[in-house]
Amino acid sequence: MPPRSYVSPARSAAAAETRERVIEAASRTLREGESIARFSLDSVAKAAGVTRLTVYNQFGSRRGLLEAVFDEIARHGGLHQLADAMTMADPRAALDRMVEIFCTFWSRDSAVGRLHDAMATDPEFAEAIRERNERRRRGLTALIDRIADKGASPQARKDAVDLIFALTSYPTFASLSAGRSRDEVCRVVQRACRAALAPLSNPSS
Amino acid sequence: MPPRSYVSPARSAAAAETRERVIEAASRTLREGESIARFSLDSVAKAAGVTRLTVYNQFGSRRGLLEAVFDEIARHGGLHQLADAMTMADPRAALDRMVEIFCTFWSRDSAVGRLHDAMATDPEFAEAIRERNERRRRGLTALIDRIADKGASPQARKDAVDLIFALTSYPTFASLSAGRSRDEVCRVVQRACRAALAPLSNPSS
DNA sequence: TATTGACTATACATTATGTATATCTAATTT
DNA sequence: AAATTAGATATACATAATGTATAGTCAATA
Repeated sequence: MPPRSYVSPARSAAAAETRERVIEAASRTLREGESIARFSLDSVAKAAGVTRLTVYNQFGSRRGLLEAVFDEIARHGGLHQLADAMTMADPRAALDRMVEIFCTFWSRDSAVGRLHDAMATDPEFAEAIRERNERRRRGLTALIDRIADKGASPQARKDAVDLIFALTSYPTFASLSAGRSRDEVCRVVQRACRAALAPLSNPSS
Repeated sequence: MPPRSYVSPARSAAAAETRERVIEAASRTLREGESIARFSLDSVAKAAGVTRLTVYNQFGSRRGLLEAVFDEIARHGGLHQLADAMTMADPRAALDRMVEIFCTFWSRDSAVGRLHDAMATDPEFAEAIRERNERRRRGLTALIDRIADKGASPQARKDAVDLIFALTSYPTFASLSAGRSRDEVCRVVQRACRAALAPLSNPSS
């Protein structure tokens, strides 16, 4: 006799709600905690009012929970505005806008800093975050191709992409954030990114 | 009766030797290991042919060992050349040289990458490494003051210092190292640092 | 009314860091 | 030569974290 199975609206809704509650508790714990070292599934479970095993049941592992938190932050981080930015007529203005969007993203929820810390101890989590960052690199590549002169070498384009990728990364943002507001950091990064475009302009044109 | 104590040349020499052996084993373990998560005092002790307690006896804690490894790498990393670089007549050439020295430093021993990873999980270790990096910022500040025009604002100087500080940091080096040789990374960073000096030049002069 | 899905309770295995105590051995001191 | 001392070892223990296993609870569903 095959086991009869069913989908339960009320059940899955309740499960989704606890899932949200755990993610919320996790990001709160990340925000308030001193370091990622203090981030334990035990504390998260307690903060969410569930058992540690419920966390495993929902996310499979510590890594799964961290990825879910990152995805939640990304969902509410304003990255959807990138689509509009990329279609701007002036690619240099689009780059400025892209920097602005990412500065806002990195500063919106301080839990992202802790998530980047988690990359250090969990290579697979690091890879997952890197994959999510590759979208930034692809957008950047398209933008650079629009900005670069015909004569600009592939190497010069690659250099510009990778340099701006590094400039718009979280570590750079965090480094410049000491003693600066989000907008001030944004302006500094924008200037540096514009300067990184110089080698793409053919002096003969 | 007060306990008589003495210093033993043979003893302290042997202790220093085991200390060196443990540091060597630790940096080797960091280099060869997949991630900092796998770095345990147990494995280091085994690799060094001593007991885990000997490691505690010599370094006090995991953090102490990591700091000792960093200091050992710094001693052999060529940072002493900074003194010569800073006294160069042309401050822009000095900056180029400084970038070169740090690119060499970051690339010399891949254990430095793992040590930076360790900063994520141990705030006090992170602080210790940051203090060691402040020397770079101070040198940079002095250099920028020599390069900047009289009219350059303090804010513009600070921006240049912090931006170049970020550009010469390990995370930037690591990010640009994907698919690039040390020298190639060096050239990219040098260009970016030179570009960061532009706002310091008074256009009226 | 029987079954199923999400969560709970409890227990266990494993791995790390860090501390405590007693012991061993070779280098020094008296 | 004998006592002592510094460094290393052996063994044990406390604590905390991840992850797995097994059985039980309870409301939603068939």
